Amino acid sequence: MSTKVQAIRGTQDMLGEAAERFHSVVAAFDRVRRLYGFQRVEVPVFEATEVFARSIGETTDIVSKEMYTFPDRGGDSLTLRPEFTAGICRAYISEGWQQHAPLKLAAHGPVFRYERPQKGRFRQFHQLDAEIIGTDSPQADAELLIMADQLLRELGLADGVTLQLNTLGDANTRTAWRAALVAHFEAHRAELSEDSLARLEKNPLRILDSKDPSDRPAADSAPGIDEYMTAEAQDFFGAVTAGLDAAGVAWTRDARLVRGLDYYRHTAFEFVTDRLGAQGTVLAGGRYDGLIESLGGPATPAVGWAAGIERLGMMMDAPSVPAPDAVLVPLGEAAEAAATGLLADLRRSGLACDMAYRGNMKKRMQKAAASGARFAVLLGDDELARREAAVKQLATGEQRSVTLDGLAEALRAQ
RNA sequence: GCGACCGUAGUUCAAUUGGUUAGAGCGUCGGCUUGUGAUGCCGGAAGUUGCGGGUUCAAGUCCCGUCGGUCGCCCCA
Repeated sequence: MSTKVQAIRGTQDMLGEAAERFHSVVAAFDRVRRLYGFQRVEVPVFEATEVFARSIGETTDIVSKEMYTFPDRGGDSLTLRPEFTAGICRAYISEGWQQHAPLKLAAHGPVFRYERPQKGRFRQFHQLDAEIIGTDSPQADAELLIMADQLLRELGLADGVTLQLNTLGDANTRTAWRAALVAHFEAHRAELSEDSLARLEKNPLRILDSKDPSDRPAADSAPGIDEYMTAEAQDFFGAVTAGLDAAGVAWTRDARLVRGLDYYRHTAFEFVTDRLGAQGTVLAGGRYDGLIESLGGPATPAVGWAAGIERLGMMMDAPSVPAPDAVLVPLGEAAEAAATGLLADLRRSGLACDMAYRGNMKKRMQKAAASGARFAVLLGDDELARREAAVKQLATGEQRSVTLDGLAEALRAQ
């Protein structure tokens, strides 16, 4: 037992229903992303460590303690991606994608974070990702949010999830507000929790959405961003919400919503649920106008979001496990030999077919029924001699004889 | 990184206050003379009770450690 290999902590192996859930989320994303004109991109699973350190922020938890970072054989520091945005921005810069801007991009795949696993939280998990790079129009923010809303609807999650929306203002707004917050919290040091004292050094905005009751008085009395908002930033936010209203996407303003990553500006949002225990966020993102420039690229406005595939999958109703159209039940040596070719023909014609080739007739019929197939095709030596097969509809028990030439057509029939 | 609970066949679970060869359902394998399924019948295999150490005449049951799982804190998708 102890010498048996085991999966790495926080990784998952998916089979059956779990795998179906996962892939139906990805399939829905792929459908919706096409409707909105987002093109697929693939980017590496690992990057130079600085790509993430510089964009996500050195002081964030992700960079300071959650990244899988290692030296490669040449001594370079590499990191398994903890999110998509930084890598896509790096690709935008190093591949010269600027020539195609504005770009609407969609990606999905594994991301890695060294965290303590719990419900809805894994060390290797999977994200859907959507980005619009190269436009400062609030229409882009709205479009991304409307697409997210449609995705959630298609997954049947619309009524379990609500959109919390906020603005962090432009760079000037954020800087001024941040300074005011630090001053405010410095004055209330004595009331703050230990966690929040640490946040005061690293990321004072996060104190605002602290769940610790002892932080609430100081957090609730903190200056709001609206007092520091420039007119431009206010107009921008107004245009985003107008777009959402026009599309009939429900949202609620959460003035305390702050995203953990340093690169956010203007729009910040989270689609949250109370159905996933401690992990309430199912899809989240915002605008990150300064990021590409900070990675050494041209000043480029951009917005995006990411969603947790596992979290979405956990919330969905159980997907149906795909069943074959028919299961062949050959009986007799000649029939078994013929069934192999017949099966290939049926599959080539686009029918999902399988064969029950073990046990007696009864066992084979049980297999056929257990597979969920609509039809069982009984093929005995005597039928084979007549170039016929018995097609049994498993739901009704109705059975009729068809010629082998007409078999595919019969199985395709309703 | 912190805390709580948990860890028995492939799987879901049993096993009186620590007390003989650790049981069952499902699955799996074989058989019921290879012609009819969604609860047919019979039989078999499969566990050094996560791992290591300790207490005891005796440990699946108690203690310590370790690994893993679950949930919460934190963080985030």
